[in-house]
Amino acid sequence: MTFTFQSKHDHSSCINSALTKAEAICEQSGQRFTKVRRLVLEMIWQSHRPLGAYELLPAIKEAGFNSAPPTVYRALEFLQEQGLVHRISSLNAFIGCTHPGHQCSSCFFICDQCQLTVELESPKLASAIADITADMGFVVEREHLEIVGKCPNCCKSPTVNSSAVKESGAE
Amino acid sequence: MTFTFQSKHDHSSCINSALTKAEAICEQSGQRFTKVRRLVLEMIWQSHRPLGAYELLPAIKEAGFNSAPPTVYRALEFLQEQGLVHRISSLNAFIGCTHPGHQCSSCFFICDQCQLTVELESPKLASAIADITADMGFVVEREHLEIVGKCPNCCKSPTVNSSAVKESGAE
DNA sequence: AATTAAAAGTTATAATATAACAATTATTGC
DNA sequence: GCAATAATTGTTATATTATAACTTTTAATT
Repeated sequence: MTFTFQSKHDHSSCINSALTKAEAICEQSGQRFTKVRRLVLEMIWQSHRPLGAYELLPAIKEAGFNSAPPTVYRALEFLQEQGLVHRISSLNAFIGCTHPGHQCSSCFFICDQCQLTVELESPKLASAIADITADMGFVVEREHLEIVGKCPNCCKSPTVNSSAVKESGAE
Repeated sequence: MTFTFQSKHDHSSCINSALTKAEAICEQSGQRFTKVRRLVLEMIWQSHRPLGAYELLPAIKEAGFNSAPPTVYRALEFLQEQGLVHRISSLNAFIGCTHPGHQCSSCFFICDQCQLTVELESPKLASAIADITADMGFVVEREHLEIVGKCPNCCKSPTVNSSAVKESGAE
């Protein structure tokens, strides 16, 4: 298992690693990893909860860019196309992809108390989906599984835990 | 398997059966299955693709109800609480639940060509999720799997097939 | 350096959803 | 049945999320 809900880790190294990977991926695909794109990806990675597009605008403004919605939506669209971020559709919000370039089905664990959201690649899920779709005549292009509940930390403390929220880094 | 992508079936009996079940479910839970709620559920069932809230408004107006957004959102919220409709979050749209009252995990097959959307209960999915979450310390409250691709009919005809769209019944 | 393509700036607006309060309708206890 | 209460619906206004369309700037190509 590649993942745990461990709260202690060097997150700045996560961010750096994500940015370095992103650079490589963009170079490979012949796309430009511009400053706004980098900034948006960095902000998204700074948060452990999915960030809404409009939450990203203030920091974009501070960084000296135009902070109208199209700026952030373009960056987000680009990052999604490159497989660098995912949209969590039930939240209208975005989170960094933890394994860009991989193909395996993944699912998102979303804590409805602190919004901590974690992506987990799962061969089991992949094979379950393969099983379900077998002989159905439906050609799968993509899939998206959101699992909502309480993260380990919030299970312990039923009062509101806002750690993930505070780490949003978006203002 | 309870489901196929069979295109020929008596859909009016599907709708009637869904409405009858809904009545029973509401009675059981001591909730009122009012005319607007019934109308919204009926319209949703008339379509084989998920309908957006604003698509439902014209018919609500025709039926003589106030057609401001809160009317339809309230009905949709109620129907979701009763487990009678699902929100397809990637589409901001709603579709009837094919097995209200059941507990089993289900997934949604969404054709990105004709929007035909089908819900399938899947014990395999349920057990895959149970597997994935085991020993993780995450307490699952609900989950939502959307599988996007091409339905059997659209696989055959790569040109746009709008059958599901036409059956929307929403204007 | 000129040309072209890509990205970002800018303005406006579309699409989706909810807040807040008033009026109405249904239910409950008498 | 009738008053009191609760639930639902009506109504107005607005919040939130997202995109269209066109211009300007920046980067890549010849």
